[in-house]
Amino acid sequence: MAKRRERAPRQADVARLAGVSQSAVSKVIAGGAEAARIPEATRRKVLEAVRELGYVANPSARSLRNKRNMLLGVHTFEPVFPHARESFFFEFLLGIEERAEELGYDLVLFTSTGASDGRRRVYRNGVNRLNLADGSVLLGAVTDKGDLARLAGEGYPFVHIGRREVPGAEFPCVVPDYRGVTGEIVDMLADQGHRHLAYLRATFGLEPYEDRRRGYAEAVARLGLQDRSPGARGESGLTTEWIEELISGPETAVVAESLPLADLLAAELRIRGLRIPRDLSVVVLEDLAPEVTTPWVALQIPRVQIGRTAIDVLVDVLEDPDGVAESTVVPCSVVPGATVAPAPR
Amino acid sequence: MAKRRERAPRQADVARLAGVSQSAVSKVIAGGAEAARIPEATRRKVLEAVRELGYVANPSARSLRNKRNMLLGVHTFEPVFPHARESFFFEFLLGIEERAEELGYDLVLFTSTGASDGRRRVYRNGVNRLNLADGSVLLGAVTDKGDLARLAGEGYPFVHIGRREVPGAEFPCVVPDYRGVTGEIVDMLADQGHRHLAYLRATFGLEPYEDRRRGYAEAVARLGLQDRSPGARGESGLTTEWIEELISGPETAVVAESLPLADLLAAELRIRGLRIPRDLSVVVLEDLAPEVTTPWVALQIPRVQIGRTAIDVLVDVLEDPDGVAESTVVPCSVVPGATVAPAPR
DNA sequence: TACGGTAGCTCATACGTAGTAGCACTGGGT
DNA sequence: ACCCAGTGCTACTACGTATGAGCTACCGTA
Repeated sequence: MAKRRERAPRQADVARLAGVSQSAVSKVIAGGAEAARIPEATRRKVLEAVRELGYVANPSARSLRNKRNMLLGVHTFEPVFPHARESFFFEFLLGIEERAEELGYDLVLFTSTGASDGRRRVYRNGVNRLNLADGSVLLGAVTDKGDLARLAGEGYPFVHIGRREVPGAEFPCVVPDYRGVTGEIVDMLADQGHRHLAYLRATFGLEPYEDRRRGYAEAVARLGLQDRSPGARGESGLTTEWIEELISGPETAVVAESLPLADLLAAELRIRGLRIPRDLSVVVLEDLAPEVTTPWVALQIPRVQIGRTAIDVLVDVLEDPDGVAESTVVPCSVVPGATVAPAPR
Repeated sequence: MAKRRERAPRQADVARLAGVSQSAVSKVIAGGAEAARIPEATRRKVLEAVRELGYVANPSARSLRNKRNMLLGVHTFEPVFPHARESFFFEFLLGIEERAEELGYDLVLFTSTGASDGRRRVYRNGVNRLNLADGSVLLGAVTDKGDLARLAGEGYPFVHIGRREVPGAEFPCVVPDYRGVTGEIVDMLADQGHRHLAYLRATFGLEPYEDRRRGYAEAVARLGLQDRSPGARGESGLTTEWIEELISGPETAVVAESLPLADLLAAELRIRGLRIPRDLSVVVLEDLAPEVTTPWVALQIPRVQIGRTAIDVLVDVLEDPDGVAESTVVPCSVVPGATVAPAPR
């Protein structure tokens, strides 16, 4: 920059040139109802002065005066960009950016909260940087529940992508409709003639799996199907005994909570000379990464849509801070594959 | 959010709780020289109150008062995320995020400047949104030179990724060292025994190509090589006559400015039964997308490093607004490939 | 005792904008 | 002559922060 930044013209300068007061300038510039009360001649004088001086509103002063910055924050508990391509979380940002742009908000990426241990926290030195934005979208696998509780306690407006239950703290989450899509998957299996199902349950107990389990149980009950598998009773993992039981039993379709479980099952079946889907139909209740080559029938999380919805929910919260903090559920779709076939007779 | 967001705490609130004045709080928070004059006991009281209230400085007020927000802007003339994976520009952001995080800055993604025509401009309704950030990194293929000129004219601190020359406006750019790496490439060809080179020149005249041409011409002169090709004389494109000339001439290596030119050349050679690199070595002076499968010897742009450097340069500008606005050159590397072989005897 | 010096604060103000209260003036009605 | 309503503005203030000027107590010195 060759020359130093000279002081930008302000409304007062415009006012002097136009021979009116600063507040008159403010009113003309604001447009709207107030400006209607100002006669055409004055308005023209002011606008002429604005043009002549090249006046631009100072956004800091503006947002100091109003309480809105038109800034939405994005806090990711892990760095976004560095692993963005591979990251599960990346696509959410597509939707977030899209929708924020449509609504005229800018985005603040909270990157400065990184600690030396590589973990990101909302609070650094006890200071909540997020306050800088009108509200924030939070996401990440290793969400710090203490941070969430404190944020909610302070009344800071935020939305979490993915379900998180924090006792004593209420805040809106935007979550994939695992329950609904699991029901659809069971419907589809029933349509194909499957009456006896088995459920493979993951060993870890993250919250979203509860939704799948509920959706599964409901659909099985609703359709009057049979499931006497250990997974449906609440036992996790996959043992040799279960597989033997499965093979000798009436089950024709398996619903697996996670990809590793499905892969394990596939391997065991292969050893025994059984084939998917000829001998057994298998569905995976996960969104599979593109590099997975097995053509599993699986579910697909509408990440972009979730990002967009998160922004909508956040803006709703900003506009009505007293509204209820409910979770918003976004429908998932089923990815067609080659691991499901009509039930053998 | 259960309770309505109470007014964000300000320094006055902290002051009341700590039993001091607002300015004392300001001084403690500012740290530095002023804070040194404040005894440990008071400082502790204040910081305690800050923690208890969860106070965080209001960036608008701060930047109204002085001009540092600890916010750096990123303005992309095209949306980043939507095409991020494929985008040439995406990796720059990795470096930008990394370096901003290291330096304790947050990033503002200026997404809201999108016009209805899909193009992004810095100015919307004549207002420079970027003012919100202390300074900005700009990038994009369709950089609007008018915007750049106006920004520079206003003295707004910014850095452009990629070389842009705007008459009458001086601002720092961070650019790949096309000139240097082109020289290296010619060195490498010379090492392999090539004495007679040809240069394929692209038809469009974007600025970065000038760097390559200069680097090429310098290296050829320095090493005493021969180049009597039309491209070296300034003629663009690739005609049948040139190819005939090339085949019958002494040239053993070709330097192509762009991938399409190299592809075209390869096709023409193939028709004539000639092979790369057996009959002719070929180098491409471009950073190739991952989906390009031909194993061209090409150059590689250190995008992450450029992003990091852009932040460093920007912060330098902020710290010394009167400093000179020079372009910073970041070294490129040569990607090994299978299109160069030692010169035939 | 008077007085300078300094540590440790407080006071007051400016930054640029938006909105509210209110003033000066006009014209019409009674 | 007086009031009232309306028009077209201006005066003033708050928003939250940083900072220079200034105030007060106290200590050391003469």
